[in-house]
Amino acid sequence: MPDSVDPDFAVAESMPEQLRLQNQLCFPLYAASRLVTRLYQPQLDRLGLTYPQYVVLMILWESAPLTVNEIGQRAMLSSNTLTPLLKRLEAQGLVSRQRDSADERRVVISLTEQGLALRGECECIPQTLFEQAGLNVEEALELKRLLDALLPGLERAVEGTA
Amino acid sequence: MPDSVDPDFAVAESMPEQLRLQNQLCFPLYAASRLVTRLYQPQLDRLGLTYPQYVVLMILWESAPLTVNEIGQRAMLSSNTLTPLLKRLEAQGLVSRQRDSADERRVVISLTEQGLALRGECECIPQTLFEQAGLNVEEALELKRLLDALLPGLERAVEGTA
DNA sequence: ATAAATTAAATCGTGCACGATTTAATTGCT
DNA sequence: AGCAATTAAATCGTGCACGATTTAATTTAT
Repeated sequence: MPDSVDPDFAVAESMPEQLRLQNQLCFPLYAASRLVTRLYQPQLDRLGLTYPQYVVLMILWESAPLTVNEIGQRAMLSSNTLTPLLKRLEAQGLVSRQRDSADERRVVISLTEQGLALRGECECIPQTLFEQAGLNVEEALELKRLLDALLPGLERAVEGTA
Repeated sequence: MPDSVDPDFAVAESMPEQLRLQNQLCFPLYAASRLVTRLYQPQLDRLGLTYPQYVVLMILWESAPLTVNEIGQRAMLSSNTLTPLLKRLEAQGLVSRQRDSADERRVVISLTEQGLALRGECECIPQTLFEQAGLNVEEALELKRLLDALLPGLERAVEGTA
Protein backbone atom coordinates (compact mmCIF):
# COMPACT_ATOMS: atom_id res chain seq x y z
CA MET A 1 0.00 0.00 0.00
CA PRO A 2 1.45 3.33 -1.08
CA ASP A 3 1.85 6.09 1.49
CA SER A 4 -1.02 8.05 -0.02
CA VAL A 5 -2.57 10.79 2.05
CA ASP A 6 -5.82 10.51 0.12
CA PRO A 7 -8.37 9.63 2.81
CA ASP A 8 -10.50 7.93 0.15
CA PHE A 9 -7.78 5.61 -0.99
CA ALA A 10 -9.32 2.56 0.62
CA VAL A 11 -12.73 3.33 -0.86
CA ALA A 12 -11.52 3.98 -4.40
CA GLU A 13 -9.13 1.05 -4.35
CA SER A 14 -11.83 -1.51 -3.74
CA MET A 15 -14.35 0.01 -6.13
CA PRO A 16 -15.43 -2.74 -8.53
CA GLU A 17 -14.84 -1.75 -12.13
CA GLN A 18 -18.39 -2.49 -13.24
CA LEU A 19 -19.84 -0.04 -10.68
CA ARG A 20 -17.78 2.93 -11.82
CA LEU A 21 -20.00 5.58 -13.35
CA GLN A 22 -17.57 5.85 -16.24
CA ASN A 23 -18.12 2.24 -17.20
CA GLN A 24 -21.90 2.35 -17.19
CA LEU A 25 -24.04 2.72 -20.27
CA CYS A 26 -27.05 3.83 -18.27
CA PHE A 27 -25.53 7.03 -16.97
CA PRO A 28 -24.63 8.74 -20.28
CA LEU A 29 -28.08 7.74 -21.50
CA TYR A 30 -29.70 9.36 -18.48
CA ALA A 31 -27.45 12.44 -18.74
CA ALA A 32 -27.85 12.86 -22.50
CA SER A 33 -31.62 12.58 -22.29
CA ARG A 34 -31.80 15.30 -19.64
CA LEU A 35 -29.37 17.56 -21.51
CA VAL A 36 -31.35 17.24 -24.74
CA THR A 37 -34.55 18.13 -22.89
CA ARG A 38 -32.83 21.16 -21.41
CA LEU A 39 -31.60 22.15 -24.86
CA TYR A 40 -35.19 22.07 -26.13
CA GLN A 41 -36.50 24.19 -23.28
CA PRO A 42 -35.62 27.69 -24.56
CA GLN A 43 -37.31 26.94 -27.90
CA LEU A 44 -40.35 25.37 -26.23
CA ASP A 45 -40.65 28.08 -23.58
CA ARG A 46 -41.52 30.56 -26.32
CA LEU A 47 -44.49 28.34 -27.16
CA GLY A 48 -45.42 27.60 -23.55
CA LEU A 49 -44.65 23.89 -23.95
CA THR A 50 -42.68 21.32 -22.01
CA TYR A 51 -40.72 18.62 -23.80
CA PRO A 52 -43.22 15.81 -22.99
CA GLN A 53 -46.04 18.06 -24.19
CA TYR A 54 -44.10 18.63 -27.42
CA VAL A 55 -43.72 14.87 -27.87
CA VAL A 56 -47.46 14.38 -27.46
CA LEU A 57 -48.16 17.17 -29.93
CA MET A 58 -45.78 15.60 -32.48
CA ILE A 59 -47.75 12.37 -32.14
CA LEU A 60 -51.03 14.21 -32.63
CA TRP A 61 -49.72 16.24 -35.58
CA GLU A 62 -48.98 12.94 -37.24
CA SER A 63 -52.18 11.03 -36.48
CA ALA A 64 -54.83 13.00 -34.60
CA PRO A 65 -57.42 12.20 -33.45
CA LEU A 66 -56.15 9.51 -31.06
CA THR A 67 -57.34 8.01 -27.81
CA VAL A 68 -55.29 8.46 -24.64
CA ASN A 69 -54.10 4.87 -24.93
CA GLU A 70 -53.03 5.27 -28.54
CA ILE A 71 -50.96 8.30 -27.59
CA GLY A 72 -49.61 6.31 -24.68
CA GLN A 73 -48.43 3.46 -26.90
CA ARG A 74 -46.55 5.82 -29.18
CA ALA A 75 -45.03 7.89 -26.38
CA MET A 76 -44.58 4.95 -24.00
CA LEU A 77 -46.56 6.80 -21.35
CA SER A 78 -49.73 5.81 -19.55
CA SER A 79 -52.81 7.61 -18.36
CA ASN A 80 -51.32 8.57 -14.99
CA THR A 81 -48.86 10.77 -16.86
CA LEU A 82 -50.96 11.62 -19.90
CA THR A 83 -54.26 12.62 -18.31
CA PRO A 84 -52.87 15.65 -16.45
CA LEU A 85 -50.57 16.53 -19.36
CA LEU A 86 -53.50 16.47 -21.82
CA LYS A 87 -55.62 18.53 -19.43
CA ARG A 88 -52.88 21.16 -19.48
CA LEU A 89 -52.77 21.11 -23.28
CA GLU A 90 -56.55 21.43 -23.27
CA ALA A 91 -56.35 24.37 -20.85
CA GLN A 92 -53.99 26.03 -23.34
CA GLY A 93 -56.53 25.49 -26.09
CA LEU A 94 -54.25 23.19 -28.11
CA VAL A 95 -56.29 19.98 -27.90
CA SER A 96 -59.84 18.92 -27.11
CA ARG A 97 -60.81 15.90 -25.03
CA GLN A 98 -64.11 14.15 -25.51
CA ARG A 99 -65.52 10.76 -24.59
CA ASP A 100 -65.98 8.42 -27.51
CA SER A 101 -69.74 8.02 -27.84
CA ALA A 102 -69.23 4.54 -29.34
CA ASP A 103 -67.21 3.45 -26.28
CA GLU A 104 -67.62 5.68 -23.29
CA ARG A 105 -64.44 4.36 -21.69
CA ARG A 106 -62.31 6.04 -24.29
CA VAL A 107 -61.34 9.70 -24.42
CA VAL A 108 -60.54 10.96 -27.89
CA ILE A 109 -57.92 13.69 -28.17
CA SER A 110 -58.19 16.01 -31.15
CA LEU A 111 -56.12 18.99 -32.19
CA THR A 112 -57.75 22.39 -32.11
CA GLU A 113 -57.07 24.83 -34.90
CA GLN A 114 -54.58 26.51 -32.59
CA GLY A 115 -52.89 23.20 -31.77
CA LEU A 116 -52.53 22.38 -35.44
CA ALA A 117 -51.19 25.84 -36.18
CA LEU A 118 -48.44 25.40 -33.61
CA ARG A 119 -46.85 22.80 -35.85
CA GLY A 120 -45.63 25.50 -38.20
CA GLU A 121 -43.85 27.20 -35.31
CA CYS A 122 -42.03 23.97 -34.48
CA GLU A 123 -40.78 23.00 -37.93
CA CYS A 124 -37.41 24.64 -37.52
CA ILE A 125 -36.73 23.42 -33.98
CA PRO A 126 -35.05 20.06 -34.79
CA GLN A 127 -32.66 21.62 -37.28
CA THR A 128 -31.86 24.55 -34.95
CA LEU A 129 -31.05 22.26 -32.04
CA PHE A 130 -29.12 19.86 -34.22
CA GLU A 131 -26.81 22.70 -35.19
CA GLN A 132 -26.73 24.17 -31.69
CA ALA A 133 -25.52 20.87 -30.30
CA GLY A 134 -22.89 20.71 -33.03
CA LEU A 135 -24.06 17.25 -34.03
CA ASN A 136 -22.21 15.31 -36.66
CA VAL A 137 -24.74 13.87 -39.12
CA GLU A 138 -23.11 10.44 -39.43
CA GLU A 139 -22.71 10.05 -35.67
CA ALA A 140 -26.28 11.19 -35.03
CA LEU A 141 -27.64 8.68 -37.54
CA GLU A 142 -25.53 5.90 -36.08
CA LEU A 143 -26.65 6.85 -32.56
CA LYS A 144 -30.29 6.81 -33.62
CA ARG A 145 -29.80 3.47 -35.33
CA LEU A 146 -28.29 1.94 -32.18
CA LEU A 147 -30.97 3.39 -29.90
CA ASP A 148 -33.75 2.17 -32.18
CA ALA A 149 -32.13 -1.27 -32.13
CA LEU A 150 -31.91 -1.15 -28.34
CA LEU A 151 -35.51 -0.17 -27.63
CA PRO A 152 -37.31 -3.43 -28.54
CA GLY A 153 -35.01 -5.46 -26.29
CA LEU A 154 -35.51 -3.01 -23.45
CA GLU A 155 -39.26 -3.07 -23.85
CA ARG A 156 -39.28 -6.84 -23.82
CA ALA A 157 -37.04 -6.94 -20.74
CA VAL A 158 -39.17 -4.41 -18.86
CA GLU A 159 -42.33 -6.35 -19.67
CA GLY A 160 -40.64 -9.59 -18.66
CA THR A 161 -39.80 -8.38 -15.17
CA ALA A 162 -43.25 -6.89 -14.57
CA MET B 1 -55.23 12.88 -54.18
CA PRO B 2 -56.04 9.20 -53.59
CA ASP B 3 -59.59 8.29 -52.54
CA SER B 4 -58.46 7.47 -49.02
CA VAL B 5 -61.10 7.19 -46.34
CA ASP B 6 -58.56 7.92 -43.60
CA PRO B 7 -59.99 11.01 -41.87
CA ASP B 8 -56.44 12.00 -40.87
CA PHE B 9 -55.14 11.96 -44.37
CA ALA B 10 -54.90 15.71 -44.63
CA VAL B 11 -53.06 15.99 -41.33
CA ALA B 12 -50.58 13.20 -42.02
CA GLU B 13 -50.00 14.36 -45.57
CA SER B 14 -48.73 17.78 -44.55
CA MET B 15 -46.63 16.54 -41.63
CA PRO B 16 -43.10 17.82 -42.18
CA GLU B 17 -40.60 14.99 -42.25
CA GLN B 18 -38.35 16.53 -39.60
CA LEU B 19 -41.18 16.64 -37.06
CA ARG B 20 -42.06 12.95 -37.32
CA LEU B 21 -41.29 11.18 -34.08
CA GLN B 22 -39.59 8.45 -36.09
CA ASN B 23 -37.05 10.89 -37.49
CA GLN B 24 -36.06 12.44 -34.19
CA LEU B 25 -32.98 11.51 -32.23
CA CYS B 26 -34.34 13.01 -29.04
CA PHE B 27 -37.27 10.64 -28.67
CA PRO B 28 -35.41 7.29 -28.66
CA LEU B 29 -32.98 8.90 -26.22
CA TYR B 30 -35.83 9.93 -23.94
CA ALA B 31 -37.56 6.57 -24.29
CA ALA B 32 -34.39 4.48 -23.79
CA SER B 33 -33.42 6.43 -20.71
CA ARG B 34 -36.81 5.85 -19.11
CA LEU B 35 -36.85 2.17 -20.08
CA VAL B 36 -33.41 1.60 -18.59
CA THR B 37 -34.48 3.27 -15.36
CA ARG B 38 -37.55 1.04 -15.27
CA LEU B 39 -35.35 -1.99 -15.89
CA TYR B 40 -33.25 -1.04 -12.86
CA GLN B 41 -36.25 -0.58 -10.61
CA PRO B 42 -36.89 -4.22 -9.58
CA GLN B 43 -33.22 -4.65 -8.58
CA LEU B 44 -33.15 -1.32 -6.74
CA ASP B 45 -36.50 -1.85 -5.04
CA ARG B 46 -34.99 -4.72 -3.09
CA LEU B 47 -32.48 -2.22 -1.69
CA GLY B 48 -35.00 0.57 -1.18
CA LEU B 49 -33.29 2.80 -3.75
CA THR B 50 -34.39 4.86 -6.74
CA TYR B 51 -32.23 5.10 -9.84
CA PRO B 52 -31.01 8.67 -9.12
CA GLN B 53 -30.16 7.60 -5.56
CA TYR B 54 -28.18 4.69 -6.99
CA VAL B 55 -26.27 7.08 -9.27
CA VAL B 56 -25.37 9.28 -6.28
CA LEU B 57 -24.26 6.23 -4.31
CA MET B 58 -22.04 5.05 -7.19
CA ILE B 59 -20.41 8.47 -7.16
CA LEU B 60 -19.87 8.27 -3.41
CA TRP B 61 -18.58 4.69 -3.55
CA GLU B 62 -15.94 5.95 -5.91
CA SER B 63 -14.87 9.14 -4.13
CA ALA B 64 -16.61 9.82 -0.81
CA PRO B 65 -16.55 12.12 1.03
CA LEU B 66 -17.77 14.78 -1.39
CA THR B 67 -19.60 18.08 -1.09
CA VAL B 68 -23.07 18.49 -2.56
CA ASN B 69 -21.59 20.49 -5.43
CA GLU B 70 -18.96 17.87 -6.21
CA ILE B 71 -21.66 15.22 -6.41
CA GLY B 72 -23.66 17.61 -8.54
CA GLN B 73 -20.86 18.07 -11.04
CA ARG B 74 -20.44 14.34 -11.49
CA ALA B 75 -24.17 13.58 -11.68
CA MET B 76 -25.06 16.81 -13.54
CA LEU B 77 -27.58 17.64 -10.85
CA SER B 78 -27.84 20.67 -8.58
CA SER B 79 -28.80 21.27 -5.00
CA ASN B 80 -32.50 21.65 -5.72
CA THR B 81 -32.53 17.99 -6.74
CA LEU B 82 -29.70 16.71 -4.56
CA THR B 83 -30.59 18.22 -1.19
CA PRO B 84 -33.88 16.33 -0.79
CA LEU B 85 -32.40 13.17 -2.36
CA LEU B 86 -29.47 13.23 0.07
CA LYS B 87 -31.80 13.83 2.99
CA ARG B 88 -33.67 10.68 1.99
CA LEU B 89 -30.41 8.72 1.80
CA GLU B 90 -29.51 10.12 5.21
CA ALA B 91 -32.91 9.10 6.60
CA GLN B 92 -32.15 5.56 5.37
CA GLY B 93 -28.84 5.64 7.24
CA LEU B 94 -26.76 5.34 4.05
CA VAL B 95 -24.97 8.70 4.15
CA SER B 96 -24.19 11.43 6.67
CA ARG B 97 -24.43 15.16 6.00
CA GLN B 98 -22.32 17.66 7.92
CA ARG B 99 -21.29 21.25 7.39
CA ASP B 100 -17.62 21.69 6.53
CA SER B 101 -16.10 23.47 9.52
CA ALA B 102 -13.46 25.04 7.25
CA ASP B 103 -16.18 26.54 5.02
CA GLU B 104 -19.59 26.60 6.60
CA ARG B 105 -21.28 27.03 3.22
CA ARG B 106 -20.38 23.50 2.23
CA VAL B 107 -22.12 20.32 3.26
CA VAL B 108 -19.91 17.25 3.17
CA ILE B 109 -21.56 13.95 2.33
CA SER B 110 -19.94 10.79 3.69
CA LEU B 111 -20.92 7.16 3.43
CA THR B 112 -22.01 5.39 6.58
CA GLU B 113 -20.85 1.84 7.20
CA GLN B 114 -24.24 0.71 5.96
CA GLY B 115 -23.98 2.86 2.83
CA LEU B 116 -20.58 1.43 2.02
CA ALA B 117 -21.80 -2.10 2.65
CA LEU B 118 -24.58 -1.64 0.09
CA ARG B 119 -21.96 -1.56 -2.64
CA GLY B 120 -21.46 -5.27 -2.36
CA GLU B 121 -25.16 -5.85 -2.96
CA CYS B 122 -24.98 -3.82 -6.16
CA GLU B 123 -21.94 -5.39 -7.81
CA CYS B 124 -23.94 -7.84 -9.85
CA ILE B 125 -26.65 -5.41 -10.99
CA PRO B 126 -24.97 -4.06 -14.16
CA GLN B 127 -24.16 -7.53 -15.47
CA THR B 128 -27.64 -8.84 -14.61
CA LEU B 129 -29.37 -6.01 -16.44
CA PHE B 130 -27.00 -6.16 -19.36
CA GLU B 131 -28.03 -9.77 -19.90
CA GLN B 132 -31.69 -9.11 -19.15
CA ALA B 133 -31.81 -6.46 -21.87
CA GLY B 134 -30.10 -8.88 -24.24
CA LEU B 135 -27.42 -6.32 -25.04
CA ASN B 136 -24.84 -7.01 -27.67
CA VAL B 137 -21.41 -6.11 -26.28
CA GLU B 138 -20.12 -4.40 -29.42
CA GLU B 139 -23.28 -2.38 -29.92
CA ALA B 140 -23.35 -1.37 -26.26
CA LEU B 141 -19.74 -0.20 -26.40
CA GLU B 142 -20.37 1.71 -29.62
CA LEU B 143 -23.49 3.28 -28.11
CA LYS B 144 -21.57 4.33 -25.02
CA ARG B 145 -18.77 5.74 -27.18
CA LEU B 146 -21.24 7.83 -29.20
CA LEU B 147 -23.08 9.07 -26.12
CA ASP B 148 -19.83 10.01 -24.39
CA ALA B 149 -18.83 11.89 -27.54
CA LEU B 150 -22.19 13.65 -27.61
CA LEU B 151 -22.24 14.85 -24.00
CA PRO B 152 -19.55 17.58 -24.13
CA GLY B 153 -21.24 19.25 -27.11
CA LEU B 154 -24.61 19.08 -25.38
CA GLU B 155 -23.21 20.55 -22.19
CA ARG B 156 -21.60 23.36 -24.11
CA ALA B 157 -24.81 24.05 -26.03
CA VAL B 158 -26.95 24.06 -22.87
CA GLU B 159 -24.55 26.47 -21.16
CA GLY B 160 -24.46 28.65 -24.26
CA THR B 161 -28.22 29.16 -24.34
CA ALA B 162 -28.48 29.85 -20.60
C1' DA C 1 -11.91 47.18 7.43
C1' DT C 2 -15.84 46.85 4.87
C1' DA C 3 -19.07 46.87 1.22
C1' DA C 4 -19.94 44.44 -3.13
C1' DA C 5 -19.56 40.27 -5.54
C1' DT C 6 -19.38 35.48 -5.48
C1' DT C 7 -20.27 30.92 -3.93
C1' DA C 8 -22.85 26.89 -1.64
C1' DA C 9 -27.08 24.95 -0.08
C1' DA C 10 -31.59 25.20 0.69
C1' DT C 11 -36.22 26.40 -0.55
C1' DC C 12 -40.22 27.02 -3.61
C1' DG C 13 -43.33 25.96 -7.42
C1' DT C 14 -44.52 23.33 -11.51
C1' DG C 15 -44.58 19.34 -14.23
C1' DC C 16 -43.34 14.99 -15.34
C1' DA C 17 -42.80 9.54 -14.38
C1' DC C 18 -44.65 5.69 -12.61
C1' DG C 19 -46.45 1.89 -9.34
C1' DA C 20 -50.76 1.05 -7.42
C1' DT C 21 -55.52 1.58 -6.95
C1' DT C 22 -60.20 3.11 -8.27
C1' DT C 23 -64.16 3.93 -11.23
C1' DA C 24 -66.84 2.99 -14.91
C1' DA C 25 -67.90 0.90 -19.37
C1' DT C 26 -67.64 -3.06 -22.32
C1' DT C 27 -66.92 -7.84 -23.48
C1' DG C 28 -67.23 -12.83 -22.73
C1' DC C 29 -69.18 -16.68 -20.81
C1' DT C 30 -72.54 -19.56 -19.42
C1' DA D 1 -80.15 -12.15 -19.27
C1' DG D 2 -76.63 -11.71 -15.90
C1' DC D 3 -72.31 -11.98 -13.82
C1' DA D 4 -67.17 -12.29 -14.09
C1' DA D 5 -63.22 -10.67 -16.51
C1' DT D 6 -61.27 -7.18 -19.13
C1' DT D 7 -60.31 -2.61 -20.67
C1' DA D 8 -59.81 2.67 -20.49
C1' DA D 9 -59.12 6.71 -17.83
C1' DA D 10 -58.61 8.87 -13.84
C1' DT D 11 -56.78 9.31 -9.25
C1' DC D 12 -53.31 9.01 -5.58
C1' DG D 13 -48.72 9.17 -3.52
C1' DT D 14 -43.74 9.54 -3.92
C1' DG D 15 -39.67 11.13 -5.96
C1' DC D 16 -37.20 13.27 -9.26
C1' DA D 17 -35.82 17.54 -12.54
C1' DC D 18 -35.16 22.14 -12.90
C1' DG D 19 -35.83 27.39 -13.23
C1' DA D 20 -35.92 30.88 -9.93
C1' DT D 21 -35.20 32.78 -5.56
C1' DT D 22 -33.42 32.98 -0.81
C1' DT D 23 -30.12 32.60 2.94
C1' DA D 24 -25.81 32.60 4.64
C1' DA D 25 -20.76 32.29 4.38
C1' DT D 26 -16.62 33.57 2.04
C1' DT D 27 -13.83 36.19 -1.20
C1' DT D 28 -12.65 40.47 -3.65
C1' DA D 29 -11.78 44.92 -4.39
C1' DT D 30 -11.75 49.05 -2.67
